Amino acid sequence: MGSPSCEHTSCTAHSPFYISHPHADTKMAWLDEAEDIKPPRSLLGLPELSWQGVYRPHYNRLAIAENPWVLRMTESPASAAPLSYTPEPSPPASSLIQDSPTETGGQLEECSLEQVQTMVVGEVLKDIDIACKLLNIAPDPQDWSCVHVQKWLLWTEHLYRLPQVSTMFKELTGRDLCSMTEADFKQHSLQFGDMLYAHLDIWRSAAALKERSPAEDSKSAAAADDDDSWSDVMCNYPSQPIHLWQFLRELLLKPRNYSRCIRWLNKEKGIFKIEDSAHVARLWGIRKNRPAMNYDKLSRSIRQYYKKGIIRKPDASRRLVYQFVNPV
DNA sequence: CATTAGGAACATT
DNA sequence: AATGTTCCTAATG
Repeated sequence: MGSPSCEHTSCTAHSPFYISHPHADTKMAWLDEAEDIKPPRSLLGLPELSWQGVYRPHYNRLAIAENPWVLRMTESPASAAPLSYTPEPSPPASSLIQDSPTETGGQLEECSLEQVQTMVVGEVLKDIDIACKLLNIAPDPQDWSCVHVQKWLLWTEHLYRLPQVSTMFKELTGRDLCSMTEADFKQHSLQFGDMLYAHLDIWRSAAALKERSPAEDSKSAAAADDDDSWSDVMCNYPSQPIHLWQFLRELLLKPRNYSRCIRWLNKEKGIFKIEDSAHVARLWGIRKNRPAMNYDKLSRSIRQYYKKGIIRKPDASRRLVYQFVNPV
């Protein structure tokens, strides 16, 4: 078992960006794969016990490599080739794209270069977005504190399987980092400075892109009719502890996205039905960073609400049907 | 068989 | 102290 090493090392030569790698989509794919799997503990391919030993909900130093969620998020080829960056004052987007990625043949010929480019850029932005939420940092490197920089470095180490580079960039803010040249980076780390510089440049370009066209967040959510608009599941980062009943309401209020797993039977009375208990439990587990969450445990939490008068069983008790005591 | 119901111990905020 | 999580036993359909 061990490390999910990637056998697609060959594509690094063709696709300079890790996001165009065939495995780039595993961050979503695991959710889809798990669709058919009943017990959530097998969702991660980890026995529950080994998980408990590893799980650290709050680490001072991000133990990313130990966090199965993260591991499945954005895998990159071990030999992730640094993007051959050419410093030119062209629009930032162009530094994200320079070669059409050799994706799954066929349909690619039909796509225009621009389509491919926007696709790739979209993937990059998505990845950055996810990283931001996981690390709880701003997308724009300029806004980073020293702590944020360290987090980002640790994340990048993980992405590219680098041996602790972060120690060589002590006490630097995001602003410091951005003002450094490629040569400066090389000075800090002879081997990986260029890679870090290139990766940072992607983030900077993405931040610059975002500034140009803000409020572009719903693009992919609208395109994919799949029920995985991540902002609902991954918290928008300040996120104080959310209550289960709030979470369920959130899902219920977005039937477009979640009606396949939870829906109102009678919205006025607050009666709802969980159509896919495993799926709802999985979403809840993602939100709370509880990979071992399942319906058995989720329902236990719902049952705690009986006493508190938040949720109850409706008068005619039915399987997987609950009722908010005070619907709004 | 999945679901329901709660007791109990534990963890996190 | 409040709110969940984990685990468990027993009952239900």
